[in-house]
Amino acid sequence: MFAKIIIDQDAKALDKVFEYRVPDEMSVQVGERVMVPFGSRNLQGFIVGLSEVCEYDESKVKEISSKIEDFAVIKKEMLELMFYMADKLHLKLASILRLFLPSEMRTDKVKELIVKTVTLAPNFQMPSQRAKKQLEVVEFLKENGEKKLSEMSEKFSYSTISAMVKSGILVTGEEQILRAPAFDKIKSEKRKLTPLQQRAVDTICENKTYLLHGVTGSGKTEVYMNLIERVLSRGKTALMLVPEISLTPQVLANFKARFGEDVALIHSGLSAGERFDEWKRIFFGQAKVVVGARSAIFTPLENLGIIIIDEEHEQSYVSESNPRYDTHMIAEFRRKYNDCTLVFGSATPSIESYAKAMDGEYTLVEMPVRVNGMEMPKIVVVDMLMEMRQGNNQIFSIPLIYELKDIIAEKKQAMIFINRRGFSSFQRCRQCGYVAKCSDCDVSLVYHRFENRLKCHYCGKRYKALDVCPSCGSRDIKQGAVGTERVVEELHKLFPDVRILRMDNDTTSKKNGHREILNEFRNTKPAILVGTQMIAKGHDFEDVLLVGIIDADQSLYQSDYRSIERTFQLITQVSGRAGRSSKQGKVILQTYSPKHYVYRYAVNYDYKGFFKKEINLRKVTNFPPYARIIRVLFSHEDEKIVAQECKVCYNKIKEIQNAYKDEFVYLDVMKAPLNKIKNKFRYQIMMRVKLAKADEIEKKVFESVDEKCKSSVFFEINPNNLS
DNA sequence: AGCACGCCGACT
DNA sequence: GTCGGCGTGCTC
Repeated sequence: MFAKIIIDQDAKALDKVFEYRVPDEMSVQVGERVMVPFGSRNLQGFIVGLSEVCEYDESKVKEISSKIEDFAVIKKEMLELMFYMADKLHLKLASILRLFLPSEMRTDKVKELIVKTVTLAPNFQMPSQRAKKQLEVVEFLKENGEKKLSEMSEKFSYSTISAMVKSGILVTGEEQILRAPAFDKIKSEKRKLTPLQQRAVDTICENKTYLLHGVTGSGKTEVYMNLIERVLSRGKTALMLVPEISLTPQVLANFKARFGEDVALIHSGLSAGERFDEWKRIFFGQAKVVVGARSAIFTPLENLGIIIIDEEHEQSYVSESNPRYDTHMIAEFRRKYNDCTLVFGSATPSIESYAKAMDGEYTLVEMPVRVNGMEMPKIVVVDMLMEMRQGNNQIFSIPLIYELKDIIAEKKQAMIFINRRGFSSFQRCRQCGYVAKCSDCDVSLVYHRFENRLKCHYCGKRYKALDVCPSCGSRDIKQGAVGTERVVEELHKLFPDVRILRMDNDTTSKKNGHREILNEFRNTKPAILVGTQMIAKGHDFEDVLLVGIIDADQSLYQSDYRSIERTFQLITQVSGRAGRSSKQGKVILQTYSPKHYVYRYAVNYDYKGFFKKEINLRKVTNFPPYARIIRVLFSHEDEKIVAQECKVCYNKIKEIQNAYKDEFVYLDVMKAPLNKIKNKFRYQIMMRVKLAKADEIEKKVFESVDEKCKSSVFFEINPNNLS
């Protein structure tokens, strides 16, 4: 018997199937992990096929040395998914397989947690009547059976226990403990569904793909929970994904309260041991509901009844580094494989998904009103140019300051959204124009006042802040665009007595950072919470009556085709934070381009109007979903090598273009917008092709990259950001 | 990826 | 003379 094996090494040259002989006395299955002799080393491999015949030179074929587990860690569905992904996304087989297992499993770093236990020996001799403590132990264990040694020594002295072990009354044993992630314990409050929610639950019942379009506050989570309950009652399992940043303690607590031991949680806050143990509970069928971030789409749940992807439009569902994949596509594969239901939910669906709903590929389900019947907050657009003309050069507009004063007087709360962390986006010398840049990356450095350092947001390198210009010695240093730190500082000046909290990557990096800030905010009134993206999602604070958006244009002018869509989504999401309980909220949106159509639609919460406008634009300009963008990014330390290799590839793609003349809308080669990151130079080829033959062309483009090229190559389809 | 093999510079 | 630099090529 011969086994087809993928070596667990992430290298281009090893990205193929190797053959090994299965020793006669060994029985193996497809999907198992084994150790194999490879060159002069012994490496881990995955069995992906078995055959009676050997297709390779039999004299060179070696034998499998040993098995790692006695069961198949890669189940059949995942194996098929691997081949599907390799074919569609041109990824290395080993790197795909790594997505399917907790990394703890490959490195062997995490040990199973074993604790010592004691129990009464079979046919033990009763201790003498004089040994009072020993008699207590016997009584206790008669009632409780086996107990952890640590628990016993809390109740009884260690010497009593060890004496009893010695005399043979007790025997020690071992028990494996599954580490469980922490969560807040709350009572499950099952709310009665509104007619709208009930209709959604009733509609979503077939084994197809639905798009649930529900405004913020329409109670989508309750719908999800009901759908999951129905699936469980039919003996099936459920997978629910949420964006990492909305995996808040409240969300986790809610699911734990509702589904108890049936839920496994997968998110980046878990320790290695917790993640490993949760994965095992899923693998062996103990957990029937998985709630997690993007990577949880690969969890080995069997007998799936439903997959739910909440906040479907979120960029975080697309992995931006290798191996790059889009969760939508994986979810669609698993839906077909399991013949189950798939739900994409959002208040602001991505243009692509809504277009699919319009075309009938997805079934559209709508929830157009909030659960509590409250109106959406009123959005006021403030023209910052006008403010400047009237002599206000501050970060905050007059209306925003006015509303903030009101909030403070009434002891309510406000959120200020600014999607940039740090103090200012750069420091520049006013005299000579010198800008502080990172030595390893082609970006300007962000000034962080709290640490008084300049930081590179790409590689994390830190530098001394500028007080004099290193180039001309001037002390006239200009600060760039405003970040969260700056906003907090200015607010302090305006409202010295009010508690102002900041929530961004820098204040939440330590464990439970999120929870601490949010809890403090919840319990402080009045208070202002300043934050980036991460305050835009899922937080339910009933006393937040005001939301300020400092720089709404920021996401608008990012020169990629999704920037307008993203701006609309962001405004809608952030606005959804205000007025969640009894009083209508207000949103102050500051912009320098108040006439842009995105604001007109956003102010009226007119998603459909916005969609029509946007999809039309995509159609006439030939952008997705009416065309496909393919980007090939090369990177290498040596600029000459990348430029050269990229050019060679470009010439080959030009030949493809010649063969498919009418299909190419655009093709060019250039330096990447960020020419250097972490000391690696970056060059790219960009093309846009019509949909009809896009698959065919894409395949040819994949093949056009020289196998032996030294640069690392990264393919992106419809990229989210072009840096 | 990582290890062996192989061909050129500076050192006891 | 040799030790060791890392370019190239191979691993079932």
